[in-house]
Amino acid sequence: MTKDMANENIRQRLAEKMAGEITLSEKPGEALKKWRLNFDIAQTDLSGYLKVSPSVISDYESGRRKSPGTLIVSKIVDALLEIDTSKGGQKIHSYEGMLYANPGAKAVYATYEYTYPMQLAKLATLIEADVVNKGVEKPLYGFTVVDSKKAILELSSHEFQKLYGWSTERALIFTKVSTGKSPLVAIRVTNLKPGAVVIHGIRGNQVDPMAKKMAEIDRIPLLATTMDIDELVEVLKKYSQYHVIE
Amino acid sequence: MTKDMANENIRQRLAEKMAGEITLSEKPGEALKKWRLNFDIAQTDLSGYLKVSPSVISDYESGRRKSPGTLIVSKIVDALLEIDTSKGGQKIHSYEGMLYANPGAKAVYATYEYTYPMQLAKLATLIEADVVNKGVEKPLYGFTVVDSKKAILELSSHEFQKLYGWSTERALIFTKVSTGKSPLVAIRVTNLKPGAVVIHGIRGNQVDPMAKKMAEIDRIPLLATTMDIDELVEVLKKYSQYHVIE
DNA sequence: GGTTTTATTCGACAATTGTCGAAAGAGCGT
DNA sequence: ACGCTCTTTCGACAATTGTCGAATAAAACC
Repeated sequence: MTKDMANENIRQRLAEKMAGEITLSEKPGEALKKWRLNFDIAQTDLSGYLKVSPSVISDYESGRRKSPGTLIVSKIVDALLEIDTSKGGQKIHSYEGMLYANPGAKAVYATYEYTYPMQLAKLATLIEADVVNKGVEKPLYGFTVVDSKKAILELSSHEFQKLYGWSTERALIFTKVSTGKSPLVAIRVTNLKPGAVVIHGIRGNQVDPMAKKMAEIDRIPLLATTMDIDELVEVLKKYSQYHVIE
Repeated sequence: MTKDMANENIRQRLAEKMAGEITLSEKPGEALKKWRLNFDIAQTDLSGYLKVSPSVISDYESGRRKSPGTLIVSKIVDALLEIDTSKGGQKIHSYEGMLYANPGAKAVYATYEYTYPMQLAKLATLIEADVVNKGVEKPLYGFTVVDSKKAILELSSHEFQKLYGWSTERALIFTKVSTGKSPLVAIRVTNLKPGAVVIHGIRGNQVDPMAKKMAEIDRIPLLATTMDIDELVEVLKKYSQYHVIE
């Protein structure tokens, strides 16, 4: 397979992922905005490419139209990918690992993407967690629940980053931990910082001081909770539904 | 991960795949129809579930509306999955392997899905192929180009079916073959019959008589072509664009 | 503070969608 | 031939979308 064919395949799969997510979203405008920001493209550039007024893009993203047509969604998705391609395709390429990842990896319990972000305080509330380190607060676009021991034993550095799903701006939740030190070590060596780390299985005051120290240095929000893992996942999955009701 | 969570994950991923494909399609109505037929659900059942008139579904599928809104697409996708779930989820389950498949497998050169079918005669014309065996003609919803030797050496029976992408009603194109016998043998032992088999690298009169015989017995259309493989893939990928122009 | 860039709001209006319901067609079983 | 199931067509109309362009706001830069 030529390189161009491989790139075309990735682009096609990414287009489907994007279009699917936008179409299924309760707020398609927000989902459109998420992807445009992911690609680091200004509204003015996007509207210029599509030959429409800049306000057209803003109107869609702001939710003025509750049910945009498939045609405009398709046009915007294609435009984002084309603009990125014309810039060298680095954003598309950065999703390569995600598109080819095996989500059935034994280390991963659950993974979920949000189209609109969750705040750290909300996360802490939902999963009844102690905040061990506040860190630099980022919006969280998803979460991954990981079996801590399996992840560390089985995943190479390259594979470790697959835990990040579509965005590093997500909560990594490590379960079956004893003190919480190993996950922070693993994160340090991969040099990819998640939006937050949750140590599951112990309370905040049981977290190893070295773990807290590493979180402070790397400015990563660190939480600890003993909530039942299945219940935790259920609550986090329902987050998108809560958002609509609020 | 509980079984219900695993099922929920598959369903979510399938929903995205479906919604993405429909949204990106030049003819979303045809794509909607394809998925409804894949799920073996009547328009009357779907409209009943959605509490709309049966003509609503027919109007959409027939293309009366060129750019349906994301809301109706989302509703239809959710309804298809929910109706299948209430019947035991066998259609959703049947896609499990496809969702978790690793499309980067070395044996696969290219794979592509169509939302509307190609006829066998059209395929033969596009790739300048000799028809070795007519077989029972089926609409073709995609193609997979396979390195014949690698596929046979590296793929187990279980993995072999991953070549089928989203539908067995596709053309399997085997390249780097000498006589064409091995691919037909491999297909026989997996007991999954593709919509068509293409032997790439030899002309029709060079195909091993045993291969032709097996194709006749299994009633599988068998073609042979010496077209350049990259050009062949390019032509087949462009098929969706041709369809629109016609 | 001024300028530039980027984004948002909103009135307006032509075009299209979402949907109903009536009528008709096709296929199948009796 | 008749009845049933499934699908399609299409007129109609209220509701919504697609988009422009003007005005305004916010952020970034100098």
